[in-house]
Amino acid sequence: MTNDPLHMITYSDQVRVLVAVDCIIFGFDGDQLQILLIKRGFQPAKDQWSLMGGFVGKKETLDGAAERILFELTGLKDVYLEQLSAYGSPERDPIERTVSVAYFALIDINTYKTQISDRYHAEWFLINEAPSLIFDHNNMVEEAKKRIRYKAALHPILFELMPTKFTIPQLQNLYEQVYNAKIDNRNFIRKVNSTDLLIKLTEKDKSSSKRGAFYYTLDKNKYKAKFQSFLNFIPNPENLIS
Amino acid sequence: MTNDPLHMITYSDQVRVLVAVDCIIFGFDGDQLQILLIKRGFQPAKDQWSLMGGFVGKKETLDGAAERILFELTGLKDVYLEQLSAYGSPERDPIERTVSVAYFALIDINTYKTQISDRYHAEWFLINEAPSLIFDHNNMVEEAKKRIRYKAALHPILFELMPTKFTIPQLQNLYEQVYNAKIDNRNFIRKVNSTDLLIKLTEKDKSSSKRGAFYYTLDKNKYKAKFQSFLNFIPNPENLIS
DNA sequence: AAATTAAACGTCAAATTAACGATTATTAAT
DNA sequence: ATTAATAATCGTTAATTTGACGTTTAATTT
Repeated sequence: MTNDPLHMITYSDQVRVLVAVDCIIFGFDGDQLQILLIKRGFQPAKDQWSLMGGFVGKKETLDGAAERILFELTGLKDVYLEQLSAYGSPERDPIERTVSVAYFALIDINTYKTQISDRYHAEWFLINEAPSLIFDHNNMVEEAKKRIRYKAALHPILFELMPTKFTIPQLQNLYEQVYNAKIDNRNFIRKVNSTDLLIKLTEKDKSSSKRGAFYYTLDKNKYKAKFQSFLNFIPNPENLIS
Repeated sequence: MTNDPLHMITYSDQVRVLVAVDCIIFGFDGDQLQILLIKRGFQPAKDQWSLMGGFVGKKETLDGAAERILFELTGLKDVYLEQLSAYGSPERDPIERTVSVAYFALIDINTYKTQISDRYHAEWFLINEAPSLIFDHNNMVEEAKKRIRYKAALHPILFELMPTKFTIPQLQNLYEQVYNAKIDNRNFIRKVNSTDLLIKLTEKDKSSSKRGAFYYTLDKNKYKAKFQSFLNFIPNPENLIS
């Protein structure tokens, strides 16, 4: 048995495989939840839609590779990035066996640098209108959505998607898109306010109503401090997840 | 830039690396929460304690490799096994770059087949008395503990560690070890009963008290059906999850 | 000035929670 | 028969959280 650690002195008789990183990049523009995809410009699966990915470099960590790939596509650094899972089915890449470590990112689309991404033929898609993807990328996206729903029910990660200035109706809109559910407006405001995470600004956004909605910013310190708290924004999330 | 997907036709100029799986195996014998470790019989790090691991075979999935390794060490199949995370720091293995995908397993120690494990010099350690491990295995174990604490606060995964027949005091004991905290006995019983997951047997365990505690078994169907429910066994888990 | 729109605030009864106190049951040891 | 020891049950409380709804407010459009 070649995989038996007891009888191995070196690793010489083991298979080496490619290791890649794929990023599921979620974005919000204050209105719609979107996902960033690229059209592959090379074989295999040329001209098909795909997640942004790449191989892990010689001296790179997995997190480092994910950060690099995200930066190459969006021009952004210091973005919320979390490892989703590793995918390693032997047939997942038809050219050569490749283990892929998937990461998901949450970004504010307004900070996205479009000029950098042009060379990758990147495009934003509404979360419910995204095309079918190559290999097992559809599965990765599904699992990423599930993870976000799970996590956002308990922790304030969706704030990572919001613009620096945002309104509470915008925030509620995002939650409604993530959970595909209508949320009671009065209860939502109460919960958001009770977290004490937001700082109310004097300025208003008048684009969506006559009265206008106050802008808020995130109190970053409180956000970091309370991130692990179980906020329970979403009542009975188990009814909505998956 | 060699990692640029745009200018690649094949994958030929990419680095191939070893991919391994490491298993954090938690066990409970009805009394103590333990972890199963092996003493490495080969270089590097010969005679040091380590997680049970192995390389992913040519035609194996990651999950498949984890199942195989778990079976080799414990003789067990159909055990709770969940991917924890992938670890890929370039220096994590001194011999050659190896990306490791860590899995954690939860087993009932009573079903553990000791004769199979003998060849690996495996040993159970109390969770708080485990020795220091090779490479980044200490870190993996810490993250696995964290994950279990997180998950067990919301879902009934700790039942996976229980013997077929167990008592409520045993169950409470396990929760107290996992969270390193004293749990109110009256509230705990009330919550456990309200989940409706347990079937009370007529037999009693008299080993730990004069009166004896009733044995229970898990109602597997209800367990599966309610696994995703948020049970809230642990009040304010954020104070306990580090 | 009235109408319109959605934002923001308020109310309430029901349910759930954690933190306790007290009691009863069972059986081995004395 | 009494004591000791743990298991199990029952009950109480105040505080908090819940969901469901009604009402008011602010600013723009007409």
